[in-house]
Amino acid sequence: MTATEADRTAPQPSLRERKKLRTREALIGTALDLFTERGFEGATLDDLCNAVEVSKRTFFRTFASKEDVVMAPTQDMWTAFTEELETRPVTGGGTLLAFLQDSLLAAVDRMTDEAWPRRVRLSRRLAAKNPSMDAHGLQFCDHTIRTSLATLRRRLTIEDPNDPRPRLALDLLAAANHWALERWVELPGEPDRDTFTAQLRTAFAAIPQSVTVTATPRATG
Amino acid sequence: MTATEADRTAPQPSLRERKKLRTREALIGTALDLFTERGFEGATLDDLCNAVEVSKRTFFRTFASKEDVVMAPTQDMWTAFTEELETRPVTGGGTLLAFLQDSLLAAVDRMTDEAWPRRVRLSRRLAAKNPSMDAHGLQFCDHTIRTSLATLRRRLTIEDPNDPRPRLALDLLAAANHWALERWVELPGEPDRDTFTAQLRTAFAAIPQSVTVTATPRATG
DNA sequence: CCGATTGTGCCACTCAGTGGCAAAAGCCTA
DNA sequence: TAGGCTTTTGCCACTGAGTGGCACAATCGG
Repeated sequence: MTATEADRTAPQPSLRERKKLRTREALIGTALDLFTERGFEGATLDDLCNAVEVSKRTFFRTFASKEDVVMAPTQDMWTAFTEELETRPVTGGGTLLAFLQDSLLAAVDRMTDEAWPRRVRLSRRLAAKNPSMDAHGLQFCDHTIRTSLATLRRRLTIEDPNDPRPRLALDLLAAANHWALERWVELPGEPDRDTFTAQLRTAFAAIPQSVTVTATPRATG
Repeated sequence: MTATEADRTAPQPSLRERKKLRTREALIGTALDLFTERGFEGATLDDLCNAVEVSKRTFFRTFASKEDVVMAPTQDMWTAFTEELETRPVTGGGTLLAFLQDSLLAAVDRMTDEAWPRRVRLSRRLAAKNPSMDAHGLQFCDHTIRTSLATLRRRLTIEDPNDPRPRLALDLLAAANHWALERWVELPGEPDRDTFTAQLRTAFAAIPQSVTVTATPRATG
């Protein structure tokens, strides 16, 4: 997971591919700045396309919707997570939840782009203020969970296909991630990736207790 | 929770209110039928408005979006849930999760409209096929969780406002609900509300184990 | 350097969603 | 039950997201 990691994934095949990637990056970066400055509703897609000097048609060949550009950073992480789930060796004996947690931490470790932390924070802040963006992010997360569930069913021994436990474990992971992300985004300054994984570990540690905490009424014996 | 319950909530004040409610109901019912028949994208809002004989402007005074009509049945349940959380007496000693589960079961018990089960099932089936609808539903669910968290902080003794456990517990509840809903919708025939609560109880029972299940690789010792 | 392939720009179009204003319907009082 | 007052509705025009089609330009492969 050092700088050499980038080299291994770097061999971009054709010039075409590289150009495509470059406009994609430009669109994400400019979109985050533009929407942060003028608000998600305050800037139109035409504005964005003008800024990047790309036609609207091209935009929609790269992203599915206006929300999609902004959510790209988080979605990249979820995509890395599903890849980890696919490839990670399963050491029997451990809990399912631990396996999922390790996979997520590994996925975060793969977000080596130095712009990633800042982008995620801009993205989450925008989502917090804009329901349609938030909805889009939640939908992608849910979709990832379903894909992951299929992977688990394939790689692990799960007798009953209707067993709720794997699904619940995945949702717990997503919940922990959401909480960690929210805490991390609220931190002052420019917290880095390690600070995020620290938040993640805190959330993971709290999971077992979340089932057993007792409910104590406020100002009563 | 018998038939007399409806009587107590019935005293509809003015004719205005009743008319409003009636168009709302008509919109929901017609929308579900129309979209089920022709697909969510296959029928436009104008089609719906024509069918109900209402102007598009009036539609948007009743619902926030095209997705919103279809999601109304599930959202009614979540709304009832937040009301339960507000009013239910908190008996100390029990777990937080148990309190949440009881509140959700009580909320389902309040869905006395005989059309509710069918509508929920049509609604969920549409959502399963349409990302934007699904996203809208998830967003509403997430919003409910945040509201509920605020309620818990007000009614219960929670020292640390950043304690992840209440949030995780709420997410677990939502996860159990999603699983139960999905199972229930897939059942053949016309399952009733009690069948749904049965699924809910199954999901609730599986929660503690979801943290502890072990991961066993597929075809290996 | 040339043909095949693939990405891009432009144009016109559909449809969701909004703002404003005038007409109508429901409400309230005498 | 007629009157004025308030709320709701309908209509119209408008913005902006997203799509389909086609011609053009850039890239690739030899």
